Amino acid sequence: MRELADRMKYKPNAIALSLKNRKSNVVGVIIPQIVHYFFSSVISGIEEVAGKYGYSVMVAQSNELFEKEVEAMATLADGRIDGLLISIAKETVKYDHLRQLKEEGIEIVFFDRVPDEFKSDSVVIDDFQGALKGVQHLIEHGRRRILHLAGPQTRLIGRKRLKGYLQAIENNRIPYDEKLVVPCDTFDAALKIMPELVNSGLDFDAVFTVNDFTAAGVIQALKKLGKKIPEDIAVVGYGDDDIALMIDPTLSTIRQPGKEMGMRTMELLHKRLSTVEETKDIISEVLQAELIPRESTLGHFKQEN
Amino acid sequence: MRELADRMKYKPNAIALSLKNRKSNVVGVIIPQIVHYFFSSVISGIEEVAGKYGYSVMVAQSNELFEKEVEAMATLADGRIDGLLISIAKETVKYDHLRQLKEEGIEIVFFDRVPDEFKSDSVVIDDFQGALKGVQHLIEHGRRRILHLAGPQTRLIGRKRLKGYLQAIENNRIPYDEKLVVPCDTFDAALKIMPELVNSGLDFDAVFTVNDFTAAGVIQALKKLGKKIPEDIAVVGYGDDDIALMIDPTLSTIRQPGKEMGMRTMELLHKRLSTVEETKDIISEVLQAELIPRESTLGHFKQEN
DNA sequence: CTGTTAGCGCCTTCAA
DNA sequence: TTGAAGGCGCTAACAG
Repeated sequence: MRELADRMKYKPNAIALSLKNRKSNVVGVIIPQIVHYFFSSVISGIEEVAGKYGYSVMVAQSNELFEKEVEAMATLADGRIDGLLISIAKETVKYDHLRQLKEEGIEIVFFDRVPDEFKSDSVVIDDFQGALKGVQHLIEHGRRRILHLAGPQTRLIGRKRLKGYLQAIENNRIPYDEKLVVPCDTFDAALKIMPELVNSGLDFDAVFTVNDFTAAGVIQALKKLGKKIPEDIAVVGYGDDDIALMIDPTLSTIRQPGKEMGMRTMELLHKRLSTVEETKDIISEVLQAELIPRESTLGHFKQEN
Repeated sequence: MRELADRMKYKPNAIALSLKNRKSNVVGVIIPQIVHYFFSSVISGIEEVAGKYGYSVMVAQSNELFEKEVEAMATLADGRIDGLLISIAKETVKYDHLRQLKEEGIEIVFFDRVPDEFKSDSVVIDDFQGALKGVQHLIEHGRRRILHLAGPQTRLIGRKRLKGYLQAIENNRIPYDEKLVVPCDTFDAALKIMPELVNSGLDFDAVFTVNDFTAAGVIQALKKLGKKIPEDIAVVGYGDDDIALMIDPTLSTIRQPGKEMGMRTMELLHKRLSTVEETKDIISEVLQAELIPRESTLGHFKQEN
């Protein structure tokens, strides 16, 4: 009988199985943007662990829009998925859609962007510590007037990194100058704003940015303005995107373990799904961010990364 | 009745529907690496169009390995997916797994990396023309000794780009020097190989690489060797990855419309799935690659991209 | 130990 | 017009 099955290339139909067992072995992933080194590495990690446990991964992007996030969720939640891994959109401030999903018995694990109020398992990176390390590094290299190009303060992530910045200067008894905190979080925005800041006469000897793209823009703009990096102005980015090694000078930055985050997130979900007793305790994992010093703070000769 | 349904928040179960209708409205995507600007933009395009037509997207990565590709396909092909969009792994040279899938009635559309022999709908970028444009551009800027860092010749894509290179020099009556074609297709490999080539006394005044990462490595290595770009050596990459704008000098390159490719690919699949009569004619779309000249060929002052 | 059946949730079909 | 039934493919439970 068994042989016959093999000989006829019998393959059980996953759909029928799903219907019968009330589980699909599919997990949904909703992210703001697929085209982003950090997020694609998270997916990569999710996909790897999912494969290990026999899950398939369904991906949808919200494009940072609340409405698309809700829509994507609705599509996925048609009974197709056993669990949802989600990093919420910049816009999102209401969580009814998630609440409803959980009521339907679908497990949710957040990663990176976690809602302020809605509670569920989550994996985040310690942004406060990461920012603290980055700014501390600049201070240790003699910088005192550190410009922070900050992310949107509507998001925990932007606030945590700003907090880290503030803590670092406070730890070192550097007075806080509000002119040194400027909202700016893209490559293009940095290209535009840096000449304005320099020409306005703002005095600074280092820049700490909320992500690596912004740092790349800062470096390109400053070089065009005749500044030497790091001699005149040192730069620390955030994320350790693949560009960090490719720009000149190579970028000192805070490594965010994106792939590891994806793997841990999927592991958490798997644990939830395979545990019989329902634990009410929510699990929050915090991954450590790591400082990667390179030429943009160390100069061109000292390092050998 | 209708109101009652709405009031009770009735949502049809997608799994049951799939079982009944023998279609899941799910499409599978298999790519070599998610963490890659080009591929993630393809997914992004696929996801966008899929959403428009009500499909969900299941993603798996092959990591360039034949075995993982087969495995991923097997998982997806459990009757879960109506169609498969795939860019085949570098390793893959046998296509039985795809053939079998098609026999099961699952439509396949290839994108970017198309098998040499197995025929199905596909969307590719005109690599030959793209490479031709890139090398022609170098020649027009006075270069005659153009080094080509080539991709693996086991893949159509590597061969096509090499062919474009050869055609361009032939068109311009530049003699072919086999020492000027070297296999090398990653950032790290370029960092390693460029000093060796320069120190070996190889004479060249330009480099055309098979992708942008390699070009980034070339530029970084050449700068360390004291070469001026583009004065001493001009560089053209391939792909218009986001790094192209961030490195110094900014990289002249061939733009590959990744997102558009994803969108076209999904459109093709949708057409197949929604057409009643089965057409035997296979459709091959060819997207045009575009030259984006920047500082690495034009110099630092002329351009204003 | 082998063979049959019921039911997962849905919708289309056919009967009342 | 409304309602019941059948079957998509599967397997757990049960009958033989």
